[in-house]
Amino acid sequence: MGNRPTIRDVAKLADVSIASVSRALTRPESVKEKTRDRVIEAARSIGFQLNRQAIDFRRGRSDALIVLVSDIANPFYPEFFKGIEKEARERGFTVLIGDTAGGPQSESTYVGMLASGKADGLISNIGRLPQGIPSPVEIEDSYQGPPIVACNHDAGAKIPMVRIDNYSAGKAAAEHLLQLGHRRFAQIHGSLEFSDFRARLTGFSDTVASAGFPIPANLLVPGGLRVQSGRDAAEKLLSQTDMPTAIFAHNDEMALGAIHQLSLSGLRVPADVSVMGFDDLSYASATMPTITTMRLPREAWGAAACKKLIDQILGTDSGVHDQMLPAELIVRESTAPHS
Amino acid sequence: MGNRPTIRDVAKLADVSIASVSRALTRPESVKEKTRDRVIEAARSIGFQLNRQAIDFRRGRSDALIVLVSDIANPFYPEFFKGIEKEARERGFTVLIGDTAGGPQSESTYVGMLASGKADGLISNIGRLPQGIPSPVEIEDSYQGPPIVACNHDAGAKIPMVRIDNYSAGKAAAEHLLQLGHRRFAQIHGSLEFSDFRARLTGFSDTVASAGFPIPANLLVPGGLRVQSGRDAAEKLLSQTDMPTAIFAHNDEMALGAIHQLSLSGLRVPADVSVMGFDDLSYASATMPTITTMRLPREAWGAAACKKLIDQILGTDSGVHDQMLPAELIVRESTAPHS
DNA sequence: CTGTTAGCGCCTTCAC
DNA sequence: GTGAAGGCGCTAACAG
Repeated sequence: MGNRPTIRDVAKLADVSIASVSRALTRPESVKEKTRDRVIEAARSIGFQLNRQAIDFRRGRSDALIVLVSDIANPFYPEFFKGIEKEARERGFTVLIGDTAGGPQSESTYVGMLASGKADGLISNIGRLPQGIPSPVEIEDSYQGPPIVACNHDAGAKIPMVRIDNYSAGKAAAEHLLQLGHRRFAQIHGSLEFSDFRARLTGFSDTVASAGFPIPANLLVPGGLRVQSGRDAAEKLLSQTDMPTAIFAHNDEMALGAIHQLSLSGLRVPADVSVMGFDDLSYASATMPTITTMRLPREAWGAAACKKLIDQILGTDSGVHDQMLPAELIVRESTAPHS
Repeated sequence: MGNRPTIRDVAKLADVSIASVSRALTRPESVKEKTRDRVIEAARSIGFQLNRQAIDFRRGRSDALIVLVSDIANPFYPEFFKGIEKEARERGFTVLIGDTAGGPQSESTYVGMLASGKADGLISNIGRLPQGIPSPVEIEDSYQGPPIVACNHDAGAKIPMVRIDNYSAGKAAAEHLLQLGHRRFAQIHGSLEFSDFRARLTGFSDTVASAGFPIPANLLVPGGLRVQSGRDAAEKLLSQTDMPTAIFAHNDEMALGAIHQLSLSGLRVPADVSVMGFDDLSYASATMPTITTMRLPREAWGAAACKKLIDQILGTDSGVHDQMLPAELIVRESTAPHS
């Protein structure tokens, strides 16, 4: 009854073979005009549409991509996804959300989709290879499994990467603060399970250390990337005897939280202490004070990763296997010369 | 060669029929233990995995959902998606991103996926039915097409809805400001193409009007939901002769932008003018001043919509066809009594 | 240019 | 409890 019409119904109605229907609908130029018109008219009249599942099944492709992220609730992601979705849509691909906040088993779920054909490739932004993928690092030659592009993995893995140059970004942040005359630094850093935060941390630490101002261990405080962790971290710093004059937070959320907490405690930002963020989220330009930060090309990043992945899938991959995108220093009001 | 093993390979290896392999792998209890073990061992040894594409094709289902949003870059979305993704994953579904910022043709793209079987259902958060869906409003009885759940559509459509009670939310915002003694109001509103902003606008306007303080047309200024539009709108308000003492912005981004612009112009918030936002994004509790806003249960909203959609698909839909979720007034520092 | 035919990988009757 | 066979909707040979 309510069954969808199939190619056979159209063929019958247009009085041609099913092959001609297929041709008329997928490669119109390969068919005589009159046939084509008949087919198209017949298809329209019964509301026929090619069955993508059947097509994909036969092609052995799904034209779908999985994007693995560690926590999609992070306000960092919308623009990253936008870049991916746009590139994907333009090239006829579809984007599946893979949030691994549900634990390692959700990783396997998504990797399983790759292996089982639900998706053709995967963009990983979870800092390492997901559970279930045989580690390509251990492979001598090149990676053989399903197409993967890594966005924030360690160098060395033999899979294509499109990354942010976090080490340089950390360095740039440090240089900015050094230039302002700061000498006592702290970092509120993201989880060091992720290589991007490790690089950010090291880039900053290395730079201030080689300027002669290493950061004592008690001024490196980990945070959970949320506003509240920024507050908590600031609290912790406040209780130290050697309060820093400049704080580098690994994202804007924590920077904002820190600024908030410092203000509540009677310290003025930037007069008493400078605070830097990372990401350049929308609000960083509108808070009071506005937040000095490292801007990430989030949308371009997503688009580049997506492009690389699709190129992999299509076998048209062009060039650089480890692409590095720069972060840009945006100087605003939350940092000031150390008086 | 590198071809994936099929069920036939396993059958041959385990020396059973393909039917038994299928049974052993999908309903283990329907097969003798010894057979099962042989099959499983054989499958493992050659790295066999059932082909989801084939299964889905045969079942005529994809276990995929599309989420249509008007602009995924809106920081409002991450938590909404989180709710959807979680619910979907737990029930074995997959979530496709559908960003319609690419124009109406991208809508048709995604609707086409529904019709062609790439996805089983659709959650629409674009304020109206997407291009390509026959309008169910015009249908006498009930909607017949593919399962859809609407998140911010007008009432009256004969499809299931899980909405925010925007009228009441607008009303609550108005009451809060009236209670503080304000009498001259302005709104920075979202595009009135979307029924949620219309409801928000009307709820607020109706309430202040029936209290005897209608809003003149020049104090209703539209905004594009971004921080910058908040600034622009504030600028516009500043140039009016009858500056309001209280501004209701339809989201936190614009509220923040407005606050920023007002401050730049030498007005103090809330001393000179109160500003309210909407959404309760992460930063609303940490800016200075912190932002009074209407909190939306974004994650629960997504989860509820997703649940309803899956219930539709599975034919197990339970109850309410038009579910309303409340917004909650969060009073913070950006609103104060009118002096 | 068009029609016929043989599968793609799997599940599900239907026999045995 | 198990095997054989048909077919889901489509496309890609291969003939005509």
